[in-house]
Amino acid sequence: MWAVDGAVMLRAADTGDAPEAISALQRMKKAGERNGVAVPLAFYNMTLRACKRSRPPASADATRLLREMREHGPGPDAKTYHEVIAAYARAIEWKLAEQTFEEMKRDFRGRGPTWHPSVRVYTSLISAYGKGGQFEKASELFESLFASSHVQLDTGVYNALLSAAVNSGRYKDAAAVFERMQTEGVRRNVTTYNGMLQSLGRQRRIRDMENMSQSMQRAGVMPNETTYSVLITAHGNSGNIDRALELLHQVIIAPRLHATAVIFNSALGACVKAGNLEGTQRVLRVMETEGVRSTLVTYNTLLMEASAERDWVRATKIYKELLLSGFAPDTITLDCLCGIEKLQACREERLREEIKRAELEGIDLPEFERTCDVSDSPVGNLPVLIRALADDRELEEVPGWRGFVSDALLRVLHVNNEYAEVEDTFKYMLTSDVTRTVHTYNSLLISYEARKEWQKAGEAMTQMTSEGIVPNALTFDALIDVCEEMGQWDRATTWLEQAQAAGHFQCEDDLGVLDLHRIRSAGTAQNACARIRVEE
DNA sequence: GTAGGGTTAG
Repeated sequence: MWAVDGAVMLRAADTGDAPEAISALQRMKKAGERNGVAVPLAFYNMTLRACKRSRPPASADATRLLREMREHGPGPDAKTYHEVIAAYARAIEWKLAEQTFEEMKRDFRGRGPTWHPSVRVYTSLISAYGKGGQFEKASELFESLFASSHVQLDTGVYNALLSAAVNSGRYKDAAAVFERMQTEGVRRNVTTYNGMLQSLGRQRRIRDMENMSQSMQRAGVMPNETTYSVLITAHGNSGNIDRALELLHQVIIAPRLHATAVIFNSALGACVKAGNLEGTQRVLRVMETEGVRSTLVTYNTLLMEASAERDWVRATKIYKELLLSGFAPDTITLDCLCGIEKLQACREERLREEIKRAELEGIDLPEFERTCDVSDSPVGNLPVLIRALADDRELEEVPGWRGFVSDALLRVLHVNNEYAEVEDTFKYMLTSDVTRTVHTYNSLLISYEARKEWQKAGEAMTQMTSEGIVPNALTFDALIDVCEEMGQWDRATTWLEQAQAAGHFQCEDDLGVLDLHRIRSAGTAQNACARIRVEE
């Protein structure tokens, strides 16, 4: 009776297709009701596995499913909790992961003093802490496991701790974990080495990284897709585009490996950072011949290139293609659309050098100075181009397209200092019932921040919450900054407390040096640190 | 039904 939907669900769980798994579960429940049979727990867990693997992670679906299981059965088991906590880890929801872990212990307390959470659940929680940049918490949990006799520590937990260190920028700690695996006799696998390669790459220790890659293969551990993407990214970030493309070629011809979209995205990133437009086009062509589909990251990377060139026509075209491919823009998309300052500065520096060379050769290039003067309108005619998408018939088939176009327009208008237009566009969204997102409100809030309108910012936050939209770090950042700047200290503190309760803006005290890498602005950072001192 | 790992921004 479950065979057909079970197979659908299994495939959905493997590919991370949460909507597909959820609808299969719904069909199973209906069939179960007709026949008076309850859907087995295993299928609920399989659906949660799909939520965990879904991109972006379907953490809200996981929350709903867990609640449903608690209220109507089947009661969650250890596997259920593992999947839910892992889904939160992938969604960088470490606070939720921590809460759910506590709830699990409470639920299972009735099983007697001999019951202990499995090593896998601990691994997922450590991973959640790591993704949230909470190395102290990850380390504390690991050490308590190390000291206890209930669980046997395996390669997986060590790997989770190692990558927690890397994700929190604690490279010395990462190296210590790597050494400790050796002394404790824990086997190192490809994930272990990938963590170390990433750590060395982020420190720009390219030679050490290449040596580590060699010793990995000497130890009989073969590189996988992740290994290649880490290596390509590191070479791209240190400007060695030739080595990056050579590695891309290697993985394409490797018999046991498949060049994934992530690997192509790493290579594209290398080209974009180097300002190598021909390289980008070449990689895109190879990607197409290899039959690899673009992801949202691909489009975001291409947007970075177009906006660095201030080629707004191309940026608009890429944004449209992104929507036509069925992707919903994320925070990064909107940043990339309006231009990454560092990349724009690099490109202008290259142009300046070109001009210098041209002048030496007696050629005049007067039009460049004009394109560089962006003080009045930083994104030129981009608002006009994005606005034109609202009349684009091709987009009409894309679900939610009006909202996506409006979200882009809001951000672009804000960046172009067209504040009255921001407000008008937002009002239009309300009156025409265009779907709002967290991005809608973030653009509105940062534009209020720019105008120092703290009351309006507060009202926008209230309205956002009443619409059931969950604020993120950028939302709180804008609110806290504007309140602080206008001397609204109590309000700023209240927002900061709310933000921290949601798991944002946590500083860690690391050898007396505060770790502020997740905090966008100096203002927010100061505020967060002031609070920590008070708490101490 | 096998944990853990990767790409884009600030």
